[in-house]
Amino acid sequence: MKIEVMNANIFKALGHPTRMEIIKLLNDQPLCVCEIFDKVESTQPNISQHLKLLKDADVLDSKRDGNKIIYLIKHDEVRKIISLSQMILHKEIMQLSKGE
Amino acid sequence: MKIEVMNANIFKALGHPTRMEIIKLLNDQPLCVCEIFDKVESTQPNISQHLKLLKDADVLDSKRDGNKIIYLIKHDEVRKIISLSQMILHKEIMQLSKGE
DNA sequence: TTACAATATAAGAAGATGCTTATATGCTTA
DNA sequence: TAAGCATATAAGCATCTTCTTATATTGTAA
Repeated sequence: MKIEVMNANIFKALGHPTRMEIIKLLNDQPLCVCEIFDKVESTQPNISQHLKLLKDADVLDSKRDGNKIIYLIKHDEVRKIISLSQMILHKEIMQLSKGE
Repeated sequence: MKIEVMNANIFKALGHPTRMEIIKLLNDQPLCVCEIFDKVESTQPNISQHLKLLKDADVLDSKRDGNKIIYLIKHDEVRKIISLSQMILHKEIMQLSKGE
């Protein structure tokens, strides 16, 4: 697979509001699906599908704990990426508020 | 607009092979559309559409120079984000080659 | 081993995205 | 101001995503 495609896949996975919300939850600590489901407003199958997509893109990893599945951020680089995108938003919002 | 949506929008813009290719070209230096068009295998309107999308997502900026339009990376954070995603890929490829 | 709890998968409808072809806009220079 | 180059926009089709509802899987504990 071409490197641009692999690169784009990671960002494609990050590029959805629900998935972004999930990642921000997992930024602090690993959580099982039921805990994510509690905090994110959506259906269980939908969350499960988003989690699978994030895992396939190597953004998240998962491990079993009894009959629960714990999801976690796979690479610390993901945290840095999110934090950088927040910086961009911050800068943009600053510009907007300067009436530009 | 919710912060997750704004965040996701940036990544949505990055999440396409052609757009990734464009960003990597612009990582080194600003280029006009015709130069991008020369290097990326696609049609002129298609490139133009991708550029518009990247600009709307605040990933790129543009300025006019005569009858050419020069595109450039708007925030240096974008460069860092790309480089972090390369690191993730690198780690993943290392793991794969260890036969895991 | 049956029942339940947690999670995953399947299938299909609705909407979003991406590409192509055709056309429009906006500089520049004669 | 007419012609030509560079870029953008429009419209429509094809494809991909996302969500919903229904069902399957897997582990645990009675």
